[in-house]
Amino acid sequence: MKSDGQPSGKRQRRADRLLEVDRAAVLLFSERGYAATGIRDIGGQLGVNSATLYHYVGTKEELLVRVMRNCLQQLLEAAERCTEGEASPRVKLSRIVQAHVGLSALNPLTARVTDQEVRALTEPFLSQITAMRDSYEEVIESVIELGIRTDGFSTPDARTARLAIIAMCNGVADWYRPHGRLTVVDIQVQFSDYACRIVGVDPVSAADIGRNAQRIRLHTEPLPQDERRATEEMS
Amino acid sequence: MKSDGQPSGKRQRRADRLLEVDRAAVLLFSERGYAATGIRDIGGQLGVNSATLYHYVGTKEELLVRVMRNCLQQLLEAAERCTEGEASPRVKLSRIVQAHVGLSALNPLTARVTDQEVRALTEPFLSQITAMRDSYEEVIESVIELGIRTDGFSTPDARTARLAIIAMCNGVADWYRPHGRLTVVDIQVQFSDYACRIVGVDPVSAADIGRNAQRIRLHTEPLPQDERRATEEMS
Amino acid sequence: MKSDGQPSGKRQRRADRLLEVDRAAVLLFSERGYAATGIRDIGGQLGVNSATLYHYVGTKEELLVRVMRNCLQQLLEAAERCTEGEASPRVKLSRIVQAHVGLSALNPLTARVTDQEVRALTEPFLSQITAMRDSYEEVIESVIELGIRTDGFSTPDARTARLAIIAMCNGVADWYRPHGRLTVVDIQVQFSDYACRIVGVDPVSAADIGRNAQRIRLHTEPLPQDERRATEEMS
Amino acid sequence: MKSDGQPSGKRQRRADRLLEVDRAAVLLFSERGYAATGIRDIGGQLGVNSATLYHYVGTKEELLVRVMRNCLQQLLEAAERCTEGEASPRVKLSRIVQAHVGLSALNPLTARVTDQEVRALTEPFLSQITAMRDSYEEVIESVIELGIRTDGFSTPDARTARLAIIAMCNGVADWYRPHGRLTVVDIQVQFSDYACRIVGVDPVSAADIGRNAQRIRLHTEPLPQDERRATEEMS
DNA sequence: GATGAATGAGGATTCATTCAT
DNA sequence: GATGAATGAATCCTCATTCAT
Repeated sequence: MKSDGQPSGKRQRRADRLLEVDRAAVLLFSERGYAATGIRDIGGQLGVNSATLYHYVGTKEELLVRVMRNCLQQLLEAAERCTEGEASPRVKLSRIVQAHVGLSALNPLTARVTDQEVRALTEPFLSQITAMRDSYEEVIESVIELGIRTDGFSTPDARTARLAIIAMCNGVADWYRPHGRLTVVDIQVQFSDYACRIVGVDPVSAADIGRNAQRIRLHTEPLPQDERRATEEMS
Repeated sequence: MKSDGQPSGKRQRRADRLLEVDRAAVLLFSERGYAATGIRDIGGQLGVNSATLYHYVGTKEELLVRVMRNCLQQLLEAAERCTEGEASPRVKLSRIVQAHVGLSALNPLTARVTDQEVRALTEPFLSQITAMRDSYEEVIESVIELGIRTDGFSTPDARTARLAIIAMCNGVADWYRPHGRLTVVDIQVQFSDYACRIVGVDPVSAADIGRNAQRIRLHTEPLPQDERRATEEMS
Repeated sequence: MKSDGQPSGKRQRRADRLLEVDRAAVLLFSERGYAATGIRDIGGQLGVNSATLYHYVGTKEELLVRVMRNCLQQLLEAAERCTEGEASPRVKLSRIVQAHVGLSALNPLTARVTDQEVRALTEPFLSQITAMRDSYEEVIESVIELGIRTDGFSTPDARTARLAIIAMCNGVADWYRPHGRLTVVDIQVQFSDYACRIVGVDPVSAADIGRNAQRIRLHTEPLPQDERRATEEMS
Repeated sequence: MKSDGQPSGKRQRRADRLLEVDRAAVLLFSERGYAATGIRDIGGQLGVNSATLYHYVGTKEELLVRVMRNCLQQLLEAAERCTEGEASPRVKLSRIVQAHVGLSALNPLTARVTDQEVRALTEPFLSQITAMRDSYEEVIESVIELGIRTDGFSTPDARTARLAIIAMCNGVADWYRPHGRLTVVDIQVQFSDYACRIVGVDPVSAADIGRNAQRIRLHTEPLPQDERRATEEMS
């Protein structure tokens, strides 16, 4: 047992540093875009020489891929958790939308990067990430199709419904800011209602959805701007 | 009247050339992103030396700005046309959505660039474009608020409804491709229905909307890929 | 007919510049080695920004390859000219050695780079250059083998004889400097004598060799150091 | 006596480690060239962090210098042993060539590095190494000059003869590989014959040369490739 | 109109080396 | 002894832009 009295143990130094790199990258990628962000900018954000980043991460693209992969992984797993069990399609859809919106609202920068920088990828990463995206979207479309057949969904087209709903959810990352007028839960509820309306069914009551609406916190998400300075000044 | 005897008439003038530049830029900006597109790439696309572009357009940023300004201008004017007169809020909303979706579907590349490259702008352009965006969004929000007060709209929040609807409409540019399963009109109808559902009212019949659903063709939109080669081979 | 009175015509500006780039590269590659020579160094040598070089040449490796290819091409063609006709093997060998030594002495820097920087090449260039080298060496070995069978060559091993002779010839580029004690012809004669002795036959008289001993001037060879300054100062 | 129970005793000390570093460096320097070899590559070859190398050796250049100095030292001493006593110039020359060829064939990688990387040196090392090279070459030239005056050597020029012979000998390192068609002794005999022929005297019988043709093994020479894996797998 | 030449600044990445642990 | 972290300088190459022709 490491019994040194130092409050912040030494063991996780490297892992911590890696996370800081991820967060700095996400912050800048989301603000300026991947292509417009220099590796030097990321170093500068961390107060570190750009060469140092190469101790922690391979190339700039690998940095992006790691961020995206983690985000999509969480999204996928959440969607799968939402569709497990015997709930009705409308409950499943509501849960998925709540999870998606929750992730987008709690991790807006990571979500935006993941959504908008796919075009920056080259093979073989492009295929990997695209496959994950497709899996996720397939889950949603399946739910909608099942709802059409068995749960009274009335939409002329499962595919456009899926596209509309996903676009709407992804959009949250473009405007949600913490400490705003609405809480994350407010938005989760409203958007799951919108989704139900789009497919032509009555919204599901919060009770039916249950506490499946996990609050997914991605470790790649930078601190909100107001907490950032505060934390820095503490150290 | 220019009566020179040169076999290949000199009719193709500055304005035409300028449009070609815009289209080439939009094509590449939409595929790779503004930051990842080189001025040489645009020249290459046109079969022209990159220095030549500077005869038609100022800087790379001005090129982007012109594209965006034109797109937003058209969108704004369309929205204003849609809200003129005494139609009900639900009709107005339907018309706006149809116009927006139509523009996004008929000009997906221009629309995507306009929507996603705002972050590449620097002052004073950023303020100009942002102001136009805000004006447009304000139009929609006003309609929703009016609908809530006078037309039975039932949404807990006019702002999130507006954000959801706009995100949904913008999303069309990310996936619509001509000659697909659905026509532009199909999508216009479906999405205006979705919008009505989001605000909790019954969809409006096509007859009530009228032929306001203009087909806006932006001159900055490159030809769809299949027509591109065909045209090139003709010359 | 271009009848402008300017002594240095304008037509060959670009080609001239390209040659200057080649020469500057050869000069530095031969002094410091390819890997230790920066693209900036080459630009500096020409009094030009390093980016300018990329107007004339692709990558640094292509620059090297062009130099090598030209040198080996000339060497190969010379060897083929030397072996044409019905001359005896010993005359052919003498001619080849004279040509090789002449090329090495007149173009020592280019020859050294061509001989010593093969390891810097990557595919597909490595294969191309290696194939040319092998062709050339094969020509010599064939001559020796023929001499053994028909012309009284007495060497225990054609291959080591070939290797010894080629190493000896290449070595000239390492020490020959113009304006030295010996003329190029002196060295050509001496080394063709050495080659004959190595394969155990009497040297061939100059008359028998004929004026096949061409003076190959490669355009990639920088001016000798003493002429370099003089020329620069003239401009 | 170190009586710790560890199976692999701690005998492998600083000196051994230093030799391993030298060998790894020679291996890579000879393959890629000094400038193209990274200090990290050398560490990697040894399975060791690059920083560790700095415990054993100063800078990268000092590593190169140590290799060269040792090689030239051995060559010089061998040449001096070959010229001691009262033997005739032709015997002395034969012995030197045999020694040189033997060293080049038994230590091709070290020999090549020593021969070809002089240009990478900076002062004061450049002067030191150059002086050693010059001493060695002077020994050979002296023998040739003496041979001309007293032993029937017939060459038009002692200097070019020396240069031809040395180039020929150094060349061995570029092509000799163990387990080939010819043994080291074969090559030693052939090349000493070639050297005699170059200076225009009959080859000396092996008996006259005696067993002076030492087999010099340099400790900086990496194991031949086939033995390398075998040894590694044993550990 | 059009272009090749030119360039300073900057792109991502690797370098040899130092140092605290 | 050994190493991961760190860095300034350097690597090759591309950038948007200007200008003389």
